[in-house]
Amino acid sequence: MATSKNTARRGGVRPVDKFDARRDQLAESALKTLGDLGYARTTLREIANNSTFSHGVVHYYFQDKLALVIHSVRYYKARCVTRYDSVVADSTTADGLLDAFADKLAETIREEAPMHRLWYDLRAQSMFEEQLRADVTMIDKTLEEMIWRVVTRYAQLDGRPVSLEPPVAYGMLDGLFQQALLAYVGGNTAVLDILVAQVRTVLPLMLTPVATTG
Amino acid sequence: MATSKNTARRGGVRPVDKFDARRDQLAESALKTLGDLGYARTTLREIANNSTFSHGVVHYYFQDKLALVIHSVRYYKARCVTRYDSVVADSTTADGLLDAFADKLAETIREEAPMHRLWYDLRAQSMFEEQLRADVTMIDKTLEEMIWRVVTRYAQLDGRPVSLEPPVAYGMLDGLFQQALLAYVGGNTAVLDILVAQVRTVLPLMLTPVATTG
DNA sequence: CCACCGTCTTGACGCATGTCAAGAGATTCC
DNA sequence: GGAATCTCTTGACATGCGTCAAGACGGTGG
Repeated sequence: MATSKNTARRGGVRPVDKFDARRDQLAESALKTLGDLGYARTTLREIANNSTFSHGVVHYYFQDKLALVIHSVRYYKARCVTRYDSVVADSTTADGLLDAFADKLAETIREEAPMHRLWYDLRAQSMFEEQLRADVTMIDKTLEEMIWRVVTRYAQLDGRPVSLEPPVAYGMLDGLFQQALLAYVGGNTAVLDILVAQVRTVLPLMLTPVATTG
Repeated sequence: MATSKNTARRGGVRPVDKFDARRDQLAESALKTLGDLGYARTTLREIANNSTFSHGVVHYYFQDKLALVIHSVRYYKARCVTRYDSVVADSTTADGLLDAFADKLAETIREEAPMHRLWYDLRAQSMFEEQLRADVTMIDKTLEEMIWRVVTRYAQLDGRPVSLEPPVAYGMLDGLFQQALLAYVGGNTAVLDILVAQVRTVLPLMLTPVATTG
């Protein structure tokens, strides 16, 4: 049986590299398919079509369809977690970081829209499919931390403390991002510039206001 | 054929009331099913199970499954659009409105979580299924206006102008709401109190800051 | 060279789905 | 009261799905 081979292999002496490499390869094909069709219409045969293998191979590497999807979701996480770290590392002024971050947000929509709509699809699915929930929650937390690194660095460069909690900062930006993605997928490419302007407006609101005289 | 009868009926002399009443009745059953199972796993037979009819009746009232879903989505809109209007109408102070609005947000999660997760599911689906896009976009716009009524009334009561555009205000609050819903569905009921606190923090940030001395 | 094991393909299965045709009740109208 | 029309049920269909068994292929070790 494939299953027993799997477990035998995973505990075996040989390099697990090749076995895991195939799993990741299938995850990549699955992500492409999911990004194109969405969760509801993704089939194993279509995933296989987007790979160099036939549809039967999935059950050699995964117990069932959901196991493949979950593995794909985890694999996806590795990609997106460090997306804005260069922004944090390279910026030397608050305004510079603001611009770089806003641009990067727009860029990631432009270049990876299918992957992002998949993320929101899967996050919605996790509210119906319990087995997805743990992984989705973990990724969401990771994204929150990613955003938090940006916001705290921005605050540091600006010399003002952040006045919001990490979930609030993440939730606000995620809402704007999702709104832009929705419009962008609908054909409104001009929305990317709007997103940039929105982020430049909102991020300063997250810092404790400076004293003004009036 | 049912289709020709439909169109004949719709253009006919008789009161369309009963025909449309049945359509709405089926929409209600469809919404219940969709809220329970999600878009991906909702079947016509299951929708019929949640109604007093058999599965075949759907094709008497709708051209196909997607037409039923779309009609259900439109039907759903009528429910949620005026949800916060009483808050706007009854509040007499800025703080009172803030409290009432935040409480109402939490209450609607507590009492209609399935319907809300369905909304986010369908909004994600609309990024894959073109036929859903127009209606989803329209509803999203309506929700934005609903939020805008709250925010502008809040600003009016507080005597300060709103410093954000309607989409930004909606996007921010929607992000927080969605985050809370996700946690709530995952079993974290305490998140509702957190949401209330978050909204009380964020709404004031949307208004032009008063001058302070420091 | 042969046996073995990991890898992958092929083809089939049982099942659930959307759709629809045929007809049974129910209702309405003359 | 009977005919016509509206309404709904039943049962079937083709299709596509996840799953899995059987075996082919290819390399590796004895």
